[in-house]
Amino acid sequence: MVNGVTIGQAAAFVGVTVKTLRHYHQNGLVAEPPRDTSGYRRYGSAELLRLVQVRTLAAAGVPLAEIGPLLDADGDTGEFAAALADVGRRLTERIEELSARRDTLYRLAEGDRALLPERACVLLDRMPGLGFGPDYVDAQREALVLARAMVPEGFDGFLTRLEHCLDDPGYVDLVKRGCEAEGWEPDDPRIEELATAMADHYLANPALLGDPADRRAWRGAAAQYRLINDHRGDRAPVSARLTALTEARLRAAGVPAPHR
Amino acid sequence: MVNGVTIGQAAAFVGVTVKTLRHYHQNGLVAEPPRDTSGYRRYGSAELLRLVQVRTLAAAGVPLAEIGPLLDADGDTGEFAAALADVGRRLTERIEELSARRDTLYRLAEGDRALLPERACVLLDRMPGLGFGPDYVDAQREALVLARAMVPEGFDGFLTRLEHCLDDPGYVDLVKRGCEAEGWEPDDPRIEELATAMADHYLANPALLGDPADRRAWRGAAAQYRLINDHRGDRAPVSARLTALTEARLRAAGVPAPHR
DNA sequence: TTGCTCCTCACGTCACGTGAGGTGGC
DNA sequence: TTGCTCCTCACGTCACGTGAGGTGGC
Repeated sequence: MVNGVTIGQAAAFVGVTVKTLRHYHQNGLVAEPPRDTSGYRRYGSAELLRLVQVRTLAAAGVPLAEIGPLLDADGDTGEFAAALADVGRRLTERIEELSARRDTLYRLAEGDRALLPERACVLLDRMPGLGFGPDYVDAQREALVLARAMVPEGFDGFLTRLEHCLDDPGYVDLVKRGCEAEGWEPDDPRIEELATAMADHYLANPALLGDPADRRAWRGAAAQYRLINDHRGDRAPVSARLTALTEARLRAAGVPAPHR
Repeated sequence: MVNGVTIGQAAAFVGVTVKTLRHYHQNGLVAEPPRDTSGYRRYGSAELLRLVQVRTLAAAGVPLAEIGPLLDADGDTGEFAAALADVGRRLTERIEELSARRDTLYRLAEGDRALLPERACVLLDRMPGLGFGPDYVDAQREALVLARAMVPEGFDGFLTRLEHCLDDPGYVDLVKRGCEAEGWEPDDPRIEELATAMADHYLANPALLGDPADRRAWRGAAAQYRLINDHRGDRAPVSARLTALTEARLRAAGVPAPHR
């Protein structure tokens, strides 16, 4: 006897709750349909069409406040189609972003691997095999994470430099001696000796200093660079001194190293 | 001199706003990091790890209130992995749902085709070629939309029946005569004649009545069925009478048709 | 009659955003 | 010094959800 479906059927039809439909009526996004003798809303196909349109756009992430104007520009077919295409593009973006999120989600199970790109994880994985202790590897991991947070654009260059370093057995030996140095007295003469050896090695193998362009990027962020290298300074004052001496020797040789 | 990155760098690192991070601190989801001498928060890699975990889960759609307990169950690796897998599943579902939404989005440009599945649109598209007028096709479209909203489970059977009907030239002719009948006087004797012819045709071609199982589904929704068939009753009382007469003849022949 | 759906109105919630009013760092 | 980032506190917002208190339909 009455024309149309109830609010519950309409809600199920478009896949939302009854409350959601009433919300759409309240803010005027969907006009109130006619009522039956009991005061119940009765939705015909015209109302259902509007609901499907609204729901499709809302589910695509369009704010409710924009949906009304967008649908009312329906007559202006060109504008409407363009708006639809735009919504579709943003939806595709969101889908791709969610897919990326799903990938990192599964990396969460592997602890802090989610913090760094695979390329950096591979580097850290190589270190124990080269004879670096767990403490050193942990410190490097922390430095990598902070470096990425502070200078994202410089991070790839940072990794490239590190890869060159690990590929150079002579350099690896020097760094490991630097680790041992943490146990030495601060005025041990071997510290200056080691610093000289490291500076010489850098000068003989400039690739270890990184790409000049990357160095320039890092120079703009000298404070951050210092921060990272001094990060364990409180735990190992000898390391800090060793780094300072090495950089002084590099500057003396004309290589622009960050001032400290 | 100070350990760690600022809130702005941390926010950029995990891809959110500064306000979002402060929000996470406020509700205790992420512990407050140490402050520097200026009272600024300083994030180390441990805090960044927590932020990445929280953000990945939040972006995957996990409510903030559930993220804390979930991450704290990290030690219990089995439970944690299971929870992660569950989140991953729901994320996959959401991605698939968004893809489906994108498909209907593009159908919005084609008007009310978004209201019905392709199979129903194909049916409606065939009707003008069979000689049905635009008014009749519009009424059928409305009936299909309402039927789908009211009895979703019965809709496929409804379409199957309609397909059989359109494939039967004799039936199509009878229905078209029924359309013409709308112009007749309500007591025109040809109405009874036509009703008899339709009932005979149904009895000779039971497939036109639809699958018995579907008919049973529809019988549970007799009121809705009546509603749809009477839908244009106010505009075409002759059609309503024709339908009533035809169904009375079917019942007389032992075919269970809905009572009206 | 019982349970289900519908009605309105007011307030709650979730995940932030906005804005005021102020300090610190290059 | 200027502009940028940081701080707290309070209130706003978006898209609904919850719950009270009540009526209608099979």
